[in-house]
Amino acid sequence: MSTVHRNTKQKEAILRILKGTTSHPTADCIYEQVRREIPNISLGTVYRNLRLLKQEGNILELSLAGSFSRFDANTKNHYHFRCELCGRIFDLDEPVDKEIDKRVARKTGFTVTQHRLEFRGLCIDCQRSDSPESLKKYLGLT
Amino acid sequence: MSTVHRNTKQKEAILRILKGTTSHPTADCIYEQVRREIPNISLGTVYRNLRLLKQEGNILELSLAGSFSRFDANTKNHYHFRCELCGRIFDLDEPVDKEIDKRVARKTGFTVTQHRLEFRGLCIDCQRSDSPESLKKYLGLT
DNA sequence: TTAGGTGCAAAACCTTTGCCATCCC
DNA sequence: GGGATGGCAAAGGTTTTGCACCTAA
Repeated sequence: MSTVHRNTKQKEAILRILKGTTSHPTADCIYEQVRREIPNISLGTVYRNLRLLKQEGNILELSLAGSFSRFDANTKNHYHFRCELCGRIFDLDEPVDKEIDKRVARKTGFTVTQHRLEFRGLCIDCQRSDSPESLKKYLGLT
Repeated sequence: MSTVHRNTKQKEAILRILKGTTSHPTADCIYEQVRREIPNISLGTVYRNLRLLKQEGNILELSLAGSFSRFDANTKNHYHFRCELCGRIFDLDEPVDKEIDKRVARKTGFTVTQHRLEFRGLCIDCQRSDSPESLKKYLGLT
Protein backbone atom coordinates (compact mmCIF):
# COMPACT_ATOMS: atom_id res chain seq x y z
CA MET A 1 0.00 0.00 0.00
CA SER A 2 2.33 2.64 1.23
CA THR A 3 4.94 3.78 -1.22
CA VAL A 4 8.58 3.00 -0.62
CA HIS A 5 10.52 6.21 -0.59
CA ARG A 6 13.96 6.05 -2.07
CA ASN A 7 16.95 8.11 -1.16
CA THR A 8 18.34 10.05 -4.06
CA LYS A 9 21.11 12.58 -4.13
CA GLN A 10 18.57 15.25 -5.05
CA LYS A 11 16.41 14.55 -2.06
CA GLU A 12 19.39 14.22 0.23
CA ALA A 13 20.80 17.55 -0.93
CA ILE A 14 17.49 19.34 -0.39
CA LEU A 15 17.16 18.02 3.13
CA ARG A 16 20.77 18.83 3.96
CA ILE A 17 20.41 22.41 2.75
CA LEU A 18 17.22 22.83 4.71
CA LYS A 19 18.80 21.42 7.85
CA GLY A 20 21.71 23.79 7.48
CA THR A 21 19.69 26.97 7.68
CA THR A 22 17.09 28.64 9.84
CA SER A 23 16.09 31.08 7.14
CA HIS A 24 12.92 29.23 6.11
CA PRO A 25 13.74 29.35 2.41
CA THR A 26 11.18 29.20 -0.36
CA ALA A 27 11.16 26.41 -2.91
CA ASP A 28 12.83 28.67 -5.44
CA CYS A 29 15.50 29.67 -2.96
CA ILE A 30 16.23 26.00 -2.25
CA TYR A 31 16.32 25.36 -5.98
CA GLU A 32 19.01 28.01 -6.42
CA GLN A 33 21.14 26.44 -3.71
CA VAL A 34 20.79 22.84 -4.87
CA ARG A 35 21.78 23.86 -8.38
CA ARG A 36 25.24 24.69 -7.11
CA GLU A 37 25.91 21.01 -6.57
CA ILE A 38 23.42 19.49 -9.00
CA PRO A 39 23.34 22.03 -11.82
CA ASN A 40 20.71 20.32 -13.93
CA ILE A 41 18.19 19.63 -11.20
CA SER A 42 14.75 20.91 -12.08
CA LEU A 43 12.38 23.03 -10.03
CA GLY A 44 9.75 20.32 -10.36
CA THR A 45 12.05 17.88 -8.62
CA VAL A 46 12.56 20.32 -5.79
CA TYR A 47 8.82 20.64 -5.32
CA ARG A 48 8.28 16.90 -5.52
CA ASN A 49 10.95 16.21 -2.93
CA LEU A 50 9.69 18.93 -0.63
CA ARG A 51 6.30 17.25 -0.73
CA LEU A 52 7.87 13.86 0.01
CA LEU A 53 9.97 15.22 2.87
CA LYS A 54 6.88 16.85 4.29
CA GLN A 55 4.92 13.60 4.08
CA GLU A 56 7.74 11.76 5.80
CA GLY A 57 7.68 14.33 8.57
CA ASN A 58 11.22 15.51 7.98
CA ILE A 59 10.31 19.10 7.24
CA LEU A 60 7.47 21.51 7.84
CA GLU A 61 5.73 23.74 5.37
CA LEU A 62 5.10 27.09 6.98
CA SER A 63 1.89 28.75 6.12
CA LEU A 64 -1.10 29.88 8.00
CA ALA A 65 -3.33 29.29 5.03
CA GLY A 66 -3.96 26.99 2.14
CA SER A 67 -3.22 27.71 -1.46
CA PHE A 68 -5.52 30.67 -1.70
CA SER A 69 -6.27 33.64 0.49
CA ARG A 70 -9.28 33.76 2.73
CA PHE A 71 -10.82 36.94 4.06
CA ASP A 72 -12.46 37.88 7.32
CA ALA A 73 -14.46 41.01 8.14
CA ASN A 74 -13.98 40.38 11.84
CA THR A 75 -10.98 42.58 12.46
CA LYS A 76 -10.88 42.12 16.19
CA ASN A 77 -8.01 39.84 17.01
CA HIS A 78 -9.29 36.30 17.32
CA TYR A 79 -8.04 32.81 16.69
CA HIS A 80 -8.91 30.22 14.09
CA PHE A 81 -9.30 26.50 13.71
CA ARG A 82 -8.57 24.93 10.35
CA CYS A 83 -9.97 21.50 9.57
CA GLU A 84 -7.22 19.57 7.87
CA LEU A 85 -9.73 17.43 6.01
CA CYS A 86 -12.45 19.70 4.68
CA GLY A 87 -10.38 22.88 4.79
CA ARG A 88 -13.03 24.96 6.55
CA ILE A 89 -11.89 27.64 8.94
CA PHE A 90 -13.76 28.34 12.17
CA ASP A 91 -13.56 31.30 14.53
CA LEU A 92 -12.71 30.48 18.11
CA ASP A 93 -13.74 32.45 21.16
CA GLU A 94 -10.55 31.62 22.97
CA PRO A 95 -9.33 34.70 24.87
CA VAL A 96 -6.53 36.60 23.16
CA ASP A 97 -3.31 36.80 25.11
CA LYS A 98 -2.12 40.39 24.95
CA GLU A 99 0.94 39.91 27.13
CA ILE A 100 2.66 37.49 24.84
CA ASP A 101 3.42 40.17 22.24
CA LYS A 102 5.22 42.23 24.84
CA ARG A 103 7.20 39.22 26.04
CA VAL A 104 8.39 38.40 22.53
CA ALA A 105 9.22 42.05 21.90
CA ARG A 106 11.27 42.19 25.07
CA LYS A 107 13.17 39.01 24.26
CA THR A 108 13.88 39.75 20.62
CA GLY A 109 14.03 43.51 20.33
CA PHE A 110 11.56 43.28 17.47
CA THR A 111 8.52 45.50 17.25
CA VAL A 112 5.55 43.18 17.62
CA THR A 113 2.26 44.46 16.26
CA GLN A 114 0.15 41.30 16.39
CA HIS A 115 0.16 37.56 16.51
CA ARG A 116 -1.85 34.96 14.67
CA LEU A 117 -2.79 31.66 16.20
CA GLU A 118 -4.27 28.84 14.19
CA PHE A 119 -5.24 25.44 15.52
CA ARG A 120 -5.43 22.45 13.25
CA GLY A 121 -7.13 19.11 13.40
CA LEU A 122 -10.47 17.57 12.53
CA CYS A 123 -13.78 19.38 12.82
CA ILE A 124 -16.79 17.54 14.17
CA ASP A 125 -18.30 16.78 10.78
CA CYS A 126 -15.07 15.28 9.53
CA GLN A 127 -14.58 13.20 12.66
CA ARG A 128 -17.82 11.49 11.73
CA SER A 129 -16.84 11.10 8.12
CA ASP A 130 -16.14 7.48 7.26
CA SER A 131 -15.34 8.16 3.65
CA PRO A 132 -12.30 6.03 2.80
CA GLU A 133 -11.16 8.66 0.35
CA SER A 134 -11.27 11.40 2.93
CA LEU A 135 -9.47 9.30 5.46
CA LYS A 136 -6.80 8.43 2.97
CA LYS A 137 -6.32 12.09 2.20
CA TYR A 138 -6.15 12.96 5.87
CA LEU A 139 -3.55 10.31 6.56
CA GLY A 140 -1.51 11.52 3.62
CA LEU A 141 -1.62 8.18 1.85
CA THR A 142 -2.40 9.92 -1.40
CA MET B 1 0.02 62.11 -0.44
CA SER B 2 -2.28 59.43 0.79
CA THR B 3 -4.81 58.22 -1.71
CA VAL B 4 -8.45 59.12 -1.27
CA HIS B 5 -10.52 55.97 -1.39
CA ARG B 6 -13.93 56.27 -2.98
CA ASN B 7 -16.99 54.32 -2.06
CA THR B 8 -18.38 52.36 -4.94
CA LYS B 9 -21.24 49.93 -5.06
CA GLN B 10 -18.77 47.16 -5.86
CA LYS B 11 -16.67 47.83 -2.81
CA GLU B 12 -19.73 48.31 -0.63
CA ALA B 13 -21.20 44.99 -1.75
CA ILE B 14 -17.97 43.12 -1.09
CA LEU B 15 -17.69 44.47 2.42
CA ARG B 16 -21.36 43.77 3.15
CA ILE B 17 -21.08 40.17 2.00
CA LEU B 18 -17.96 39.68 4.05
CA LYS B 19 -19.57 41.17 7.13
CA GLY B 20 -22.53 38.86 6.73
CA THR B 21 -20.61 35.64 7.03
CA THR B 22 -18.10 33.92 9.28
CA SER B 23 -17.09 31.40 6.65
CA HIS B 24 -13.84 33.11 5.67
CA PRO B 25 -14.55 32.98 1.96
CA THR B 26 -11.93 33.04 -0.76
CA ALA B 27 -11.77 35.81 -3.34
CA ASP B 28 -13.44 33.58 -5.89
CA CYS B 29 -16.20 32.68 -3.47
CA ILE B 30 -16.84 36.37 -2.81
CA TYR B 31 -16.83 36.98 -6.54
CA GLU B 32 -19.58 34.41 -7.04
CA GLN B 33 -21.74 36.06 -4.40
CA VAL B 34 -21.25 39.64 -5.59
CA ARG B 35 -22.18 38.61 -9.12
CA ARG B 36 -25.70 37.91 -7.93
CA GLU B 37 -26.25 41.63 -7.46
CA ILE B 38 -23.63 43.03 -9.84
CA PRO B 39 -23.59 40.44 -12.62
CA ASN B 40 -20.84 42.01 -14.69
CA ILE B 41 -18.37 42.70 -11.89
CA SER B 42 -14.95 41.32 -12.67
CA LEU B 43 -12.71 39.17 -10.54
CA GLY B 44 -9.99 41.77 -10.84
CA THR B 45 -12.26 44.32 -9.19
CA VAL B 46 -12.91 41.92 -6.34
CA TYR B 47 -9.19 41.48 -5.78
CA ARG B 48 -8.54 45.22 -5.99
CA ASN B 49 -11.26 46.00 -3.47
CA LEU B 50 -10.15 43.28 -1.11
CA ARG B 51 -6.72 44.88 -1.14
CA LEU B 52 -8.21 48.32 -0.46
CA LEU B 53 -10.44 47.06 2.35
CA LYS B 54 -7.44 45.36 3.88
CA GLN B 55 -5.36 48.55 3.69
CA GLU B 56 -8.18 50.49 5.29
CA GLY B 57 -8.26 47.97 8.10
CA ASN B 58 -11.81 46.87 7.40
CA ILE B 59 -10.99 43.23 6.75
CA LEU B 60 -8.24 40.74 7.45
CA GLU B 61 -6.53 38.46 5.02
CA LEU B 62 -5.96 35.10 6.61
CA SER B 63 -2.89 34.01 4.76
CA LEU B 64 0.47 34.85 3.44
CA ALA B 65 -0.71 37.38 0.91
CA GLY B 66 0.51 36.62 -2.56
CA SER B 67 3.40 34.86 -0.97
CA PHE B 68 4.88 31.45 -1.42
CA SER B 69 5.46 28.47 0.79
CA ARG B 70 8.43 28.42 3.08
CA PHE B 71 10.03 25.32 4.47
CA ASP B 72 11.60 24.48 7.79
CA ALA B 73 13.66 21.42 8.71
CA ASN B 74 13.05 22.09 12.40
CA THR B 75 10.06 19.83 12.96
CA LYS B 76 9.81 20.37 16.68
CA ASN B 77 6.89 22.64 17.36
CA HIS B 78 8.11 26.20 17.64
CA TYR B 79 6.85 29.68 16.94
CA HIS B 80 7.77 32.21 14.30
CA PHE B 81 8.12 35.92 13.82
CA ARG B 82 7.47 37.39 10.40
CA CYS B 83 8.86 40.82 9.58
CA GLU B 84 6.16 42.68 7.74
CA LEU B 85 8.70 44.79 5.91
CA CYS B 86 11.47 42.50 4.69
CA GLY B 87 9.41 39.30 4.84
CA ARG B 88 12.04 37.32 6.71
CA ILE B 89 10.86 34.68 9.16
CA PHE B 90 12.64 34.08 12.44
CA ASP B 91 12.41 31.18 14.87
CA LEU B 92 11.45 32.07 18.43
CA ASP B 93 12.41 30.19 21.54
CA GLU B 94 9.15 31.03 23.22
CA PRO B 95 7.91 27.99 25.17
CA VAL B 96 5.16 26.04 23.42
CA ASP B 97 1.90 25.90 25.31
CA LYS B 98 0.70 22.31 25.22
CA GLU B 99 -2.41 22.83 27.31
CA ILE B 100 -4.06 25.20 24.91
CA ASP B 101 -4.79 22.46 22.36
CA LYS B 102 -6.68 20.50 24.98
CA ARG B 103 -8.66 23.52 26.05
CA VAL B 104 -9.76 24.25 22.50
CA ALA B 105 -10.60 20.60 21.94
CA ARG B 106 -12.73 20.55 25.08
CA LYS B 107 -14.58 23.71 24.13
CA THR B 108 -15.22 22.89 20.47
CA GLY B 109 -15.39 19.13 20.29
CA PHE B 110 -12.84 19.28 17.48
CA THR B 111 -9.82 17.04 17.40
CA VAL B 112 -6.81 19.34 17.76
CA THR B 113 -3.50 18.02 16.53
CA GLN B 114 -1.38 21.16 16.62
CA HIS B 115 -1.36 24.90 16.64
CA ARG B 116 0.70 27.46 14.81
CA LEU B 117 1.59 30.80 16.27
CA GLU B 118 3.12 33.57 14.23
CA PHE B 119 4.05 37.01 15.51
CA ARG B 120 4.26 39.93 13.16
CA GLY B 121 5.91 43.29 13.23
CA LEU B 122 9.28 44.82 12.41
CA CYS B 123 12.60 43.05 12.84
CA ILE B 124 15.57 44.96 14.22
CA ASP B 125 17.15 45.62 10.84
CA CYS B 126 13.94 47.07 9.47
CA GLN B 127 13.37 49.24 12.52
CA ARG B 128 16.64 50.92 11.63
CA SER B 129 15.79 51.18 7.99
CA ASP B 130 15.11 54.75 6.96
CA SER B 131 14.48 53.91 3.34
CA PRO B 132 11.48 56.03 2.31
CA GLU B 133 10.42 53.29 -0.07
CA SER B 134 10.43 50.67 2.65
CA LEU B 135 8.56 52.91 5.03
CA LYS B 136 5.95 53.66 2.43
CA LYS B 137 5.47 49.96 1.81
CA TYR B 138 5.18 49.27 5.52
CA LEU B 139 2.62 51.98 6.04
CA GLY B 140 0.63 50.67 3.12
CA LEU B 141 0.80 53.94 1.25
CA THR B 142 1.67 52.13 -1.96
C1' DT C 1 -13.20 68.41 -13.79
C1' DT C 2 -10.35 64.67 -12.59
C1' DA C 3 -8.15 61.32 -9.86
C1' DG C 4 -9.55 56.98 -8.72
C1' DG C 5 -12.36 52.81 -9.98
C1' DT C 6 -14.24 49.35 -13.30
C1' DG C 7 -14.26 45.51 -16.87
C1' DC C 8 -11.91 42.85 -19.65
C1' DA C 9 -8.25 40.15 -20.96
C1' DA C 10 -3.63 39.06 -20.87
C1' DA C 11 0.27 38.45 -18.05
C1' DA C 12 2.64 37.03 -13.98
C1' DC C 13 3.39 33.96 -10.50
C1' DC C 14 3.96 29.82 -7.87
C1' DT C 15 3.08 25.00 -8.03
C1' DT C 16 1.74 20.66 -10.11
C1' DT C 17 1.75 17.23 -13.70
C1' DG C 18 2.53 14.32 -18.03
C1' DC C 19 5.88 12.01 -20.42
C1' DC C 20 9.68 9.38 -20.99
C1' DA C 21 14.43 8.41 -19.68
C1' DT C 22 17.06 7.01 -15.74
C1' DC C 23 18.22 5.10 -11.46
C1' DC C 24 17.70 2.33 -7.09
C1' DC C 25 16.35 -1.55 -4.47
C1' DG D 1 13.47 -6.04 -13.76
C1' DG D 2 10.34 -2.93 -12.33
C1' DG D 3 8.66 0.51 -9.78
C1' DA D 4 10.12 5.03 -8.05
C1' DT D 5 12.39 9.32 -9.29
C1' DG D 6 14.37 12.89 -12.39
C1' DG D 7 14.41 16.44 -16.10
C1' DC D 8 11.92 19.14 -19.06
C1' DA D 9 8.19 21.65 -20.47
C1' DA D 10 3.56 22.53 -20.54
C1' DA D 11 -0.56 23.08 -17.87
C1' DG D 12 -3.03 24.60 -13.71
C1' DG D 13 -4.87 27.77 -10.43
C1' DT D 14 -4.63 32.18 -8.07
C1' DT D 15 -3.55 36.96 -8.19
C1' DT D 16 -1.98 41.12 -10.53
C1' DT D 17 -1.86 44.48 -14.20
C1' DG D 18 -2.36 47.42 -18.60
C1' DC D 19 -5.65 49.93 -20.89
C1' DA D 20 -9.64 52.41 -22.27
C1' DC D 21 -13.86 53.83 -20.38
C1' DC D 22 -16.63 55.36 -16.42
C1' DT D 23 -17.89 57.68 -12.04
C1' DA D 24 -17.80 59.54 -7.42
C1' DA D 25 -16.46 63.68 -5.13
